[in-house]
Amino acid sequence: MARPKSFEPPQALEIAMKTFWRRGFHAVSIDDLISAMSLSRQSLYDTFGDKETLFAKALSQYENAYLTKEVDHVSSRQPGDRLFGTFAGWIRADDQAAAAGCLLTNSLAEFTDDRPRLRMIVGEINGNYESKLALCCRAAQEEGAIPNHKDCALLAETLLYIRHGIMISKRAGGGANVRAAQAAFAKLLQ
Amino acid sequence: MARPKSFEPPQALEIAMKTFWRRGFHAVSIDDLISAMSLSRQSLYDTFGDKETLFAKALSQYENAYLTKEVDHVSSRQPGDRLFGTFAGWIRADDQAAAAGCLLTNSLAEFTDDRPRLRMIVGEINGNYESKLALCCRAAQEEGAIPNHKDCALLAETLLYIRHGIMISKRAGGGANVRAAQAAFAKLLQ
DNA sequence: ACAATTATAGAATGCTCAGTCTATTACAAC
DNA sequence: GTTGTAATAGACTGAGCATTCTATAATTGT
Repeated sequence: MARPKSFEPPQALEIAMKTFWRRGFHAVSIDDLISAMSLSRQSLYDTFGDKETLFAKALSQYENAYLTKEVDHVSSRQPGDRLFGTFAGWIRADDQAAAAGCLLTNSLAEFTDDRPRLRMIVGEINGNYESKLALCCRAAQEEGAIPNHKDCALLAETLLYIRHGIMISKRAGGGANVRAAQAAFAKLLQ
Repeated sequence: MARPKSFEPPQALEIAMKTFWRRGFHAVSIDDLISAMSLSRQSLYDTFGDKETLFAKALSQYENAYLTKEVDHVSSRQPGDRLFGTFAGWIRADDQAAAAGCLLTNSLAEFTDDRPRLRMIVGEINGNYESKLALCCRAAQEEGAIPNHKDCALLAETLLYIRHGIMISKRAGGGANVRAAQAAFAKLLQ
């Protein structure tokens, strides 16, 4: 009963997410987004809200499309192998992520007190990811892949440090040194 | 033989550095810097150049005042103890760094291809830091504090991952979990 | 065909940005 | 005090920014 949209919101959001991922919140303008997403200015505001709201949605999309997939399947079967598979995924030189690192890591670095809303959202996503990582470790521990004396919450926090560090290195252009990272995982899980 | 400056360049640069450290390059405007540094617009441009040049100087100041001090004294005496002291420094909840993380880490996350000059400078500083860290490990190894079978270059890269991760966590507000970080260092240096 | 509804293009608004220009001011040497 | 030199305050420029407004276009149900 009205004119249909000339774009598909999920695809447009995906493009917005990748744009923010590559260049960051501050460095991307609304005009940049309009041309990348191929929609009109008004359509962007009507469909996704203002820049902060759009970023929040992009971040949520990133969480669903990337972060959750890294950890949510680990506990189901062969948690030890799957957890190592997750680590391998952190190291792997996927073209996209190799250049852009991780949107979560980047956002943790980017937002300060002057963007309280985004800062809080980003912090929550990071906390959720860490919690899930701890559950993965616990599952691997029950399977016997990680020794019982290990504190899984502590281990998850350490693994998250390494993940953030790897993502920073990828973004900086150097890529991740597979041997360095693998050696670290092997040691930490002893 | 002329009017003297009403500000002291080293102190002004220190303030600029801390401003960029806390808020990032993109989020800080020239007006922000002028009021923080307490000088006139023209004095800023005359003394420090444009925004990119000022940032480059601030980064160099950060390197000299913080990064170099972390690693340069390690090799001289008791390298093992001193290296652990450096790790302790990464974890310590210094008020300033706890809120702002590390300017190097933040900058690695912030600059992309659209700031090629700063990206390159930041990459070089990161590379220098990693090299020095490897030298620290080598010195500790010669002293017997690190086992001989360890590859110091690889170890330095891993330690740098953890450092970046800790700095991201500090900046995000959580601070660094002392036990998690210490456990990681102990394991990795075995 | 017409009415109701929603999407679109693009102009307009008001603000902030980095960087420059101009006129004035404060000092040192003489 | 006069002169030369450099620093300062603050107006100015032109571009870019996020966001809103307006007029037009494309649909669907009747």
